[in-house]
Amino acid sequence: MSEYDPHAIEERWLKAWQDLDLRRPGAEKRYVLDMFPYPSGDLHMGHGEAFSIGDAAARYTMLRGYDVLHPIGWDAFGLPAENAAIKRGTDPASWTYANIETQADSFRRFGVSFDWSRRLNTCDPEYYRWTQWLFLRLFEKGLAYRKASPVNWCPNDQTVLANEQVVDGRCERCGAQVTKRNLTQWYFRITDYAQRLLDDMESLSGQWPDRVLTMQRNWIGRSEGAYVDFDIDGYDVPVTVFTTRPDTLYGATFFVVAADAALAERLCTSEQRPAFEAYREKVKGLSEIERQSTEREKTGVFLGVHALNPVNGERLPVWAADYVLADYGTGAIMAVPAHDQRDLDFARAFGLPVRVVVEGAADPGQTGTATAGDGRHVNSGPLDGLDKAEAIAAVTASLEQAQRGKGAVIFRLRDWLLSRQRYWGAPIPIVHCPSCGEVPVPDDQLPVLLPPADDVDLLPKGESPLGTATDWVRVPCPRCGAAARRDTDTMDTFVDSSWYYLRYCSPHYTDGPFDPAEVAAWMPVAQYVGGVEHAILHLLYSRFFTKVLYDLQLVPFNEPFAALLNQGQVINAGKAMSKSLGNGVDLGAELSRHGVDAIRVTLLFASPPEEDVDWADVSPSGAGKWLKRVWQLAGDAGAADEAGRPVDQATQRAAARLLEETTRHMDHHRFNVAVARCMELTNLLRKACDAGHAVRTEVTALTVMLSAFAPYTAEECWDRLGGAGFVGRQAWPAVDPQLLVQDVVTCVVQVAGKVRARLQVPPTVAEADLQTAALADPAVLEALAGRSVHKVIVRAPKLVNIVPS
RNA sequence: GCGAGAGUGGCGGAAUGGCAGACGCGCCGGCCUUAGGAGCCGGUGCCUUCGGGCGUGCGGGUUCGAGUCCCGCCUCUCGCACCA
Repeated sequence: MSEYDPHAIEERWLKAWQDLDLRRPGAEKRYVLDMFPYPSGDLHMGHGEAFSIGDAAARYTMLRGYDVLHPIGWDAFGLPAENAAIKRGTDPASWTYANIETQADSFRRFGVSFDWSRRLNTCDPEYYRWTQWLFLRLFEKGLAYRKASPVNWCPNDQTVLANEQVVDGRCERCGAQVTKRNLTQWYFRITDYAQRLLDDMESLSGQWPDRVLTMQRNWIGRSEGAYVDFDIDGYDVPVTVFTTRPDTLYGATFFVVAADAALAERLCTSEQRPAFEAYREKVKGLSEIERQSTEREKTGVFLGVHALNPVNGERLPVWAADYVLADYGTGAIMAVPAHDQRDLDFARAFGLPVRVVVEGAADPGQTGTATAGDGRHVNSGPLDGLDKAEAIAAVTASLEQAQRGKGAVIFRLRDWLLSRQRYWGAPIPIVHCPSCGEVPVPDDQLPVLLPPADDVDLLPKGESPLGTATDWVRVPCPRCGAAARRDTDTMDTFVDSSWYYLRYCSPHYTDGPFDPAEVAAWMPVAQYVGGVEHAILHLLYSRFFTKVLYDLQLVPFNEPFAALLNQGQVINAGKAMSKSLGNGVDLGAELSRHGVDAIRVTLLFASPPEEDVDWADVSPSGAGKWLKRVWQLAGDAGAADEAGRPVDQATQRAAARLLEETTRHMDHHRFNVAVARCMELTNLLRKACDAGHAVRTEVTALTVMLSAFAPYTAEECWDRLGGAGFVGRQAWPAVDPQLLVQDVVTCVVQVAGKVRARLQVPPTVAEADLQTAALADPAVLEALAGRSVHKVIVRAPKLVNIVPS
């Protein structure tokens, strides 16, 4: 080959790599995982970015000598397949599997170092059999249960949504405004794990991006405070509220219950009923988006009853309002307007009294600003004079003693609603029997296969399409044999993806979801790579699943992903690529134009991996130019006359330094800087080669490093250098520490912080000698201009700073 | 509003408290060429009286020394947002 032709190189090595195994059995194991793709069409630019990064990490780890697990599979159940099938009148399965093949071919072309023997698809029966099996383990533990509750409903997709799938009041997937419906649905009891999910983040700190940990922390939303029981005038049963500020109990001047809670309905007097019902209807008519608007005026209605403050017996009017949420805390609050802004807004809107019980700078009743901070308590009986912490402790103790309340911790996290009224998912393996109730399908009858799409009316109608497969639904009860019905819902795809990383460890295992020995050997994932969009969905669910499996003694670890890297997005001219904007860049077309390696290098070199890459700012041809230069260099270095050439120490040293720096940057995922160092090395070696020096050793090292970013070109270079075997099986270059020891270093001499001279000195130079030499330097004397020396800072051998008086 | 992160040349971005701007793009000049949207070489923060001066969002501080650490602002991005 006389010209660098990336496409010819790709064709050559793609074939040659067909049976290449990059595993290193016997070596220390490391699991490098990319978030698996959803098969909606071909790979796009975002995949290019994610997998360039993931593959650089995986290949680097292999070259460092580890036995690396780097698998690929598909998150293959889900709505898009079903919607596409409805639109085209085809089967979701055929659409899905066709896309998977397309993506698999593209991944191969992209040169990703996957272990193809471990491919899995979550829609394969041999996979979802175990998804169902795991569901049943949770069911047995009481961690999967059914309840009726107001749920998020997407009117467009005609299915329920988990809290995590509602973003700004809209369906995360289709953007339709979410409404509420009262439905009986399946839940996982993730709330039981709230504290552990929070606590175990300690071990992830520093290994996961801070913002992901923060998002999870916020989502779990731990609040410490107390439950307080309020008797209601004329009722026997007290109403409990949750408050984070029990110390302000003496400042309570009214009481609010959520307008849409059953409690409001129950407490309302008959005189107030017409007003209440009118208000409730008005609230129901609001969309989630309107309801969540911060700038809304406070609204509400008096219910006609009074609550009795347990600490002083005061009668507090009970109101219904929509600023109190039915599904948080107890759905009722004590209102302390002086020290809570929302309560104050409400009090001012309805002329309710404001009583200060914590001293502050100004009177909230006058200023309209509640004082929420710490301070000395007043008007608070036994709490007078105490600060916030003391008052909380005191009042909680006395409430507990009087059996009127107790210290408590509550969470914002809700249980995970997992059932979906759609076809293309794993059927919930439960049979509903008129006499036995919810009966699990016995393990040996798994999987509960989906009925063929032909037997099902896929059109969404608010009930699961599986219900229309009448023969499939009718089944004898596994327990008593009576006529019973299968559960017709399917599981949310996030259930499938909550354990796929475990399945990769033993994808063909038939005695369970995974081989415990294999999982123990590989897990936890050493490096997980994926988008930040999964910060609270997939990542929280997977952490929950892992903890459940730990409790079931199925895995010996508590956290699935030891380290996480969130890659940035690929945008175009400052905007996300989208069909509606028409600014999409086609990955396949770019690969055809510039070659796979040039695109991979472009994406890696453009910015640090967690930053976005703006395609308008990058230069694939620049990356291509560099690859061509390396290719040329490898050809020259591999030529026969190398043997007779002299070795240049300066080149060797400079190369060693660049090698060492590249390694350091790879260790910290600074792929952009690692590539830059390799470019420097290329320039250096080009010059040395042109000067007639031997460079084969250094070019070989460069080639091995290059294979982490640009595997095709590196393989071709390896060949041109006469290397045996494949470059991917070589060892990352080791640096001779001797070469890093310099015999002369440049010492910078500053006068008043400005560089005035440079001295060439031995690295072991004594401080005193260095100071003498610096003070004698003509340029230094000139800069001093006769001023005397006040102070000299010596940092041998790199720097001298002379401070004139 | 609360929380997290970020502000460095024309651009993407480098820089264990110690030479700011590595590397690349772009641009300028040169070589080569019938030609150049190829290749190679050199230059490229700003100002300059060519001595040098000024420069990392703004204002202070710590330090012999600050892009880096501390305090206060400003701007942007992301997340959360009536969560009691």
